[in-house]
Amino acid sequence: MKTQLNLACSPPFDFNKCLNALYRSTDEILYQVIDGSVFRLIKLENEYIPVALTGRGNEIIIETPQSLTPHQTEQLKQYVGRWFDADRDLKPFYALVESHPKLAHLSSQLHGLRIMGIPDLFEALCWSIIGQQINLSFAHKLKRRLVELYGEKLTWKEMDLYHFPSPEKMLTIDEEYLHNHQQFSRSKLKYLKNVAQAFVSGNISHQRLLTLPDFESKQALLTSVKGIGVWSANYALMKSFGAPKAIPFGDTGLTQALFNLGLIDDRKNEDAIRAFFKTMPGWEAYTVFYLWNSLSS
DNA sequence: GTCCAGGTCATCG
DNA sequence: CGATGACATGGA
Repeated sequence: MKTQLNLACSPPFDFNKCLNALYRSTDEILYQVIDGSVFRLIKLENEYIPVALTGRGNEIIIETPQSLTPHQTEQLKQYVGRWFDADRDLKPFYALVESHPKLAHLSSQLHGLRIMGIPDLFEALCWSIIGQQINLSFAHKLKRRLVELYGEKLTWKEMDLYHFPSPEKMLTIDEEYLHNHQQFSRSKLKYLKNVAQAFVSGNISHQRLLTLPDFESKQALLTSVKGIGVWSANYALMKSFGAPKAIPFGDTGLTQALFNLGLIDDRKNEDAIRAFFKTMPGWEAYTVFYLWNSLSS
């Protein structure tokens, strides 16, 4: 039994620009972008379900090959909504960007693009660790190997779809093998297990972060894990919660973009970056995401 | 060969 | 405290 759902996005919304932002690497393993659609495996009530998304106007069409319980349907809509940041009204953001001479081009270049999130907090944190200090193409290769070895796999329409490993599974990874044969550094492996342990113990969870009162306490909880620094914590908060204040300080791509646009004079001066973001209140994360994507498109 | 990538931690002085 | 080195590897 097939299921089809429609999810409305707050306009302006451009599904193809979102797909373009998703299509970062041929080594991406957690979803596949093919002919205007994106396919991925989504966990709903402990069941791994293949899902296809396509765009139609301001809506995302969600399809799965099987029928869903009402609760699964709700979970699926929430997942896709958070993945595409569907509820955010971008009009105030564009008004702000267009009033800024050095940023105005972002509005026309990327109109309708939304922050492509990572709804699963554990996955977001692990991805931030994998991406630390190496180039993105290498990071994608490492993630692919980890997921192929330890993730969940399901074949649909002759596509191999994978889901990121659970925290429990991550605790079982073979560090010697991944270090000796899959090019992982020992520190990354240790950090991945630290995060997994924090989730298994319940010290960190999506739900727990939601109960914390402010951005600073969420950041403090995440950085209490060895391996999660300010950059990783803010990256994950941005990708998993859409937190506007989550600026990934120290990010080379971000400082590069700000420097290139003449918005800061000194790449190492974090105060200058803070001063710039004071001019984008409430839209810090969107500004970062747009700057990243403006580099590669 | 050198430098640096969507950094972080341990170990100094 | 701030500075420095290690970490893994590939591409410019």
